[in-house]
Amino acid sequence: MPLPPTRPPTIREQNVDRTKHAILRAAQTLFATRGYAEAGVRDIAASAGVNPALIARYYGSKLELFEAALESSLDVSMFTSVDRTRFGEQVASAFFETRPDAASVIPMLVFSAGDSQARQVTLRLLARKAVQPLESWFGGPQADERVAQLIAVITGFYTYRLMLPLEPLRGDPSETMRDWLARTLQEIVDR
Amino acid sequence: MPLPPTRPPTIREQNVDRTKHAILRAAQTLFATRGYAEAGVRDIAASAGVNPALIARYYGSKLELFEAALESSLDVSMFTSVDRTRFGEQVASAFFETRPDAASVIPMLVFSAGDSQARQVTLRLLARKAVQPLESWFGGPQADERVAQLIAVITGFYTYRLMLPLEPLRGDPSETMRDWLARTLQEIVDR
DNA sequence: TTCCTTTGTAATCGAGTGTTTAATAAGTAA
DNA sequence: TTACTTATTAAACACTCGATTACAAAGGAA
Repeated sequence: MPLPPTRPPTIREQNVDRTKHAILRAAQTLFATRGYAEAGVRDIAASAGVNPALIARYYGSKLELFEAALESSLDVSMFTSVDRTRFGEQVASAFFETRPDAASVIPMLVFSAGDSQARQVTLRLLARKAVQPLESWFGGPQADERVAQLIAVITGFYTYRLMLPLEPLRGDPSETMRDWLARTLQEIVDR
Repeated sequence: MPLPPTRPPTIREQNVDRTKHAILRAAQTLFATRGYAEAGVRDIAASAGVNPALIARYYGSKLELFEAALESSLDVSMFTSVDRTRFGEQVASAFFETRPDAASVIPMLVFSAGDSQARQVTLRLLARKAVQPLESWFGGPQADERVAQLIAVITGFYTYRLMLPLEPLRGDPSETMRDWLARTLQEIVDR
C-alpha cells in the first residue's frame, strides 16, 4: 500500500544573512581549492550546510556566485598598503607564509582558468579592481607593463606551487630563494 | 509503414595512421586553446574529421589522449639546446614570438589546471620529462630551486597573457620589458 | 485566530558528458 | 567468389550538472 503523498514535517532554521554568508564563504574556499568547474553547487551547498536551490535563489547562478566570491576575496590593499621601499621583501614573505589552499584570488584564478565563462568574469573584475589600482599606485614610467610583470611573477609562483607540488616552492624556501623573489619584485616597483 | 532497419550505405575511408595522427593533432590544438575540460571528445573528433568513438578505440580514454597530446607537445630541448650565455635573451624572444594559442605545453597546463585528473597527469609527466632534464642541464647549486623559478616565471607570463589579454603582454613588448625578462631569466641560470 | 510574504525543501528537468555497443563497410587472404 | 579480420559508424547508455518547479514551514501583521 503506497504511502500518502503528505511529507513528514521538517524543522527549518531561518536566517537569510547567515545563509547567504555561509554560501559565500563555502564558495570562496571551494573555488580556491578546486576551481570553478570542479566546485559544484551541490558541493558548495553541502559545505555551507544549506539546500542547493538556495544558491540560485540568493545569487542567481553559479557564475554570479563565482563573481561574488571572487570580488569578496579580492583585496589589493595587501600590495598598495606596504612600505614602498620594502615592497619586494614584504610581498615575498606574504607569498611563502600563505598556505597554498588559502581562499585567495590567485588560486581561484589559477584553478578556474580552464572555464571560459569564469575567465571572462575574472578578466573583467581583475582589470577594474586590481590592474587599474595597482597601476595608479605604481605610477612612473610604463606602469602598465610593470604591473603586468608583478602579476605574472606572482601568478607563476602560485601556479607552480599549486600544479607542481614539488619541494622548491612548497615548504620553507632557502634564503637565496626568498631573497631572489624579494629583489625581483622590488626591482619591478623601483624601475 | 515503418522503414526497414537497414541503413543507407556509407562511404568510409580507412587509414589507421592518418586517423590516429589527426586525432592527436586536433587534441594538441584544442587542449591548448580550450583546456582539458572544455575540449570535448566530440569537438576533438569533429576537428580531426573523425568519428568520436575512435578516440576511445585508439587512445583508451580522453585522459589518456590528453597524456599523449601533452607528451608529444613537450620538448625541453628548446631550453637545453640554446647557448647558455644567451639563455635569457633567447627564451625571452621565443616567448614574445610565440602566438598565445600555439599548441605548446604551457597553455595546455594553464587551461587544464582546473581538472584534478589532468593536473595529476601533468604533474607526473612534467616532473619526469621537464623538471629532471632541466635540473641536470642547469647543474650548479640549488638547481631544483632555480628550475622552479624558471618554470614559475615563464608559466606566469603565459598565464597573464592567456587570462588577462591586456596590452602589456600581448603585442610587441617594449624594449625594457624584453630586456627585463631576458635579464631575469639569465640571472636564474647564472646564479 | 487568519492572511500573506518570506525562507527553505524535495524532486525533477533538460542538456551535456565520456563511454560502450551492435552493426556495417573496407580490406585481405583463401 | 567466399570467409574472415579490421576499421568505422550511428545510436544509445549511464551519469553529472546547473537550474527550475511546486510545495511546505516560518514569521509577522491584521
